[in-house]
Amino acid sequence: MSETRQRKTYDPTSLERRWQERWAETGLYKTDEDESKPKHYALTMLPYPSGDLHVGHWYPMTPSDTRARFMRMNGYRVFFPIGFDAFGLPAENAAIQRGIQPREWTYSNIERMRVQLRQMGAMFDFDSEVVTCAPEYYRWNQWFFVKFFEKGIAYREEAPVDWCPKDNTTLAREQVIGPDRRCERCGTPVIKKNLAQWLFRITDYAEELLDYSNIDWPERVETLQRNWIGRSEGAEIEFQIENYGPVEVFTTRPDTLFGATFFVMSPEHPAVEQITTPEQAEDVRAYVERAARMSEIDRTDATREKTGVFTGAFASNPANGEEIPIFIADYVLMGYGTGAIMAVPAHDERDFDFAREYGIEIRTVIAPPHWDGEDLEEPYAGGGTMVNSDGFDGTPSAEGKERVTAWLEERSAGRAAVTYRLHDWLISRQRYWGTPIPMIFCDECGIVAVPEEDLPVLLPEEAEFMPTGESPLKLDPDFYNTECPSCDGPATRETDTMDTFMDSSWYWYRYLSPHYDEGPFDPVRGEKWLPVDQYTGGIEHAILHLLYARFFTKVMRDLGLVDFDEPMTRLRNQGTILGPDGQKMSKSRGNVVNPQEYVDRFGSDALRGFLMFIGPWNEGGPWDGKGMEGVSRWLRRVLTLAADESSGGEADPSELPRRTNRLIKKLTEDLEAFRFNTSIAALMEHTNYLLAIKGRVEEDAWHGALRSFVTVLAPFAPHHAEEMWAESGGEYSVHEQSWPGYEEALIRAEEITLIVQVNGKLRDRIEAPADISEEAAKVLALESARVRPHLEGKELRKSVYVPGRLVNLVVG
RNA sequence: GCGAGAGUGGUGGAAUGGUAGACACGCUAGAUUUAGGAUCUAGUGCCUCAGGGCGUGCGGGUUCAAAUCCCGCCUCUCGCACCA
Repeated sequence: MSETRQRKTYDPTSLERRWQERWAETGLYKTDEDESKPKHYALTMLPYPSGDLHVGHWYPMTPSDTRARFMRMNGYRVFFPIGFDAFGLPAENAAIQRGIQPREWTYSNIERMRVQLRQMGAMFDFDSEVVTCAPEYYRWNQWFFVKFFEKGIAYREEAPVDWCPKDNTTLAREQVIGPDRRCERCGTPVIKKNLAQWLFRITDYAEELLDYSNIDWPERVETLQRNWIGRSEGAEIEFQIENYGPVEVFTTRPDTLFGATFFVMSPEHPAVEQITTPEQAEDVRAYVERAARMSEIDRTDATREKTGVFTGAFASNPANGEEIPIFIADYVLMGYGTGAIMAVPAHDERDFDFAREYGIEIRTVIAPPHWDGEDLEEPYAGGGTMVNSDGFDGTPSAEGKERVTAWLEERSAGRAAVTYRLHDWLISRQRYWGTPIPMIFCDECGIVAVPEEDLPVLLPEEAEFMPTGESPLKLDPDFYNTECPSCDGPATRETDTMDTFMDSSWYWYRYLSPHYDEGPFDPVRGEKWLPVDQYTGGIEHAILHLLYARFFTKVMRDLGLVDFDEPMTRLRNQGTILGPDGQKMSKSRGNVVNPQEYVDRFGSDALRGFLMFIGPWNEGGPWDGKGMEGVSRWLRRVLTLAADESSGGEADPSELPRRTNRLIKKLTEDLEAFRFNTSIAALMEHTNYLLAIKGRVEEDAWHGALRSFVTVLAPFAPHHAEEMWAESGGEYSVHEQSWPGYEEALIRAEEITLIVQVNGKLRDRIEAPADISEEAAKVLALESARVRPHLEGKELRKSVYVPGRLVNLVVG
């Protein structure tokens, strides 16, 4: 009585709690260190401790866990750690609102989230946890910074930087988004500010970062990074300016040099002041001032009419000695190339617009195919044949690029050059809740790094962290005033903190030995586990985090810390899970889905199963919790497989071995390829089949099939599989079983449904032996009563036979 | 504007040249239950004169055979955007 009673009251949460306790007691998920097994480092992006784990965390993490479990069952020793990316603006903003310290807020959130993470029932190795705001972690941020400084990778520079007026801090170029240049965090339009800031020379690695040949990453990420790095090949060309000297331009089209009819400098170009003639000085000054005042939004609006001012000066075109007028115009940006361009209106849309506006000659120098010799009505940016270009006339433009460049090189007026859109990584932040930059300013010695033995430079515990635009740490005299490590004289500390992307650029190394104090990670552990074999996380990190991560590892390699080039061998991205309204989940929209209510009602296996089932994992999509019922019902039905009562159905019990093998094959292939939705579907289908044949299969065969099923269910629904394993007499734990193999021969059916088509249209389905001959199949087809009417009065012209599949009769 | 991805029932999706709609959600009917927002069974692309006909964004093509390959277009999503 109590038996059946218990089954009727399906209570997934207590079932799951029971097994989670058992797993914890028995240390089931302690990392396997058995070096006779091949290693597998499975990494999922670490969460930001915002307070509550939401479905946006479950969506990437639980399928990653399924994959890690699969690898474990396949005989790998698997390392699957987790941690918290704990520094950053949200902690500060939340803390400001509540009047408590960011540390307090962050750590209490971490406490909550640790509990919630355990509810997932994932095989995380919680002993390796890393919290990036802990001194034992950020000490190594500082250590890296000093190493980077010594190597010349980190440098300080006064330059116009992107500044968020709301968050009161500078931002990396990557954190400024959209055409209207808004702050990635708060959406406020950013402004330019002149500040001395620390930067990392990521541009030194631009070329290497374009090489993806040894990693298996999604093409999408590769494309995004390539576009971001923005490599352009072309030439730097010197134009002489009388009474000034040479000024360089960068162009991707040296073949159009003879068509340069004017010259444009960015308003910020250092030469502007000197070259401007007295008559033009007033106009130029007014334009420069206006450009400086203009917001970035207006400045970068591509649809805006071209404006500019003549400087009164002329530049000499090295190709033909022509003196062309020099303008300043805000469509030329100081931040790209050399900040000056040769303008070729016939072959560049922007230059064309400008020339029209200012009545400048538009000279065709590249003849489009079938050109009639007339002036061009609109700019032509494609390839063609060089014309009006002296000795180069008749040269195809592709070849012309090289020939013109070589010719310039001979005359020392230019050279082949490559330009990148990528800028160096701006590290400094004027906020409290981050890693202090370990640098000291001394009047005598200049900029001095904090010696290694003095690290970490501790972030003061009780600080005034209200953002004022100045670094909060500057207001703390105990922190700010210090001694110079080299001359012992009075000195001051750098009061900026590091961009939090610093923290996430190397955290997976720290997981290996989170408490190691002789270096950022224990090299012995590194030897055992690095690099990461499988990384999973959101596509939204394609540019920021994932580019920095690659850069960091390359610098670490050059520092002799690691001996490989890429941090993560394989990367797979999940799509974004949206709110029920199809919008991005956000607290302000109020469409954040809290997994807790679903876990309480359906259990975590149901939630993780549902998240895998709703669609292709790399596509994401809006949340619709209704579908969860289906997954929950399925899991409940799975448990009834172990019950004694038999049920009936129409399915054929003799299919059992074939279908079991087919299931194993399907899941093996799906998991390899990160296709979770079709895996769950196959498991449901198999469950339905097992229920239909239950009680009509011989005991041993049934048990074997059930054990196979439960074994392959384990990575997907770890709690339910464990329960079923125990119920069917398996020895603890199902998660220590090997992933079963399958036999191709057993998957092949003896009977097939032969499809009969007439002119490609389905006309009949006939049961036939799988190895039926073409002749026999054709006879069957021609005899079919459903087929015959479609043949009447027509001549059989041809038949096509696909073995084991179909016959197509072609008539006419 | 440039680059990438996508368009299939009422819904999420499956099928990567060979049975379109697997697996679910929802819906309909029935069974069971004191009750049910539980469970089970059957049905469920559209039209239909019940023979069939039509059907994967639109138009064309290749093929014995196309959701799938090719050409042209439309729509949506994402990224970049005066990058010389």
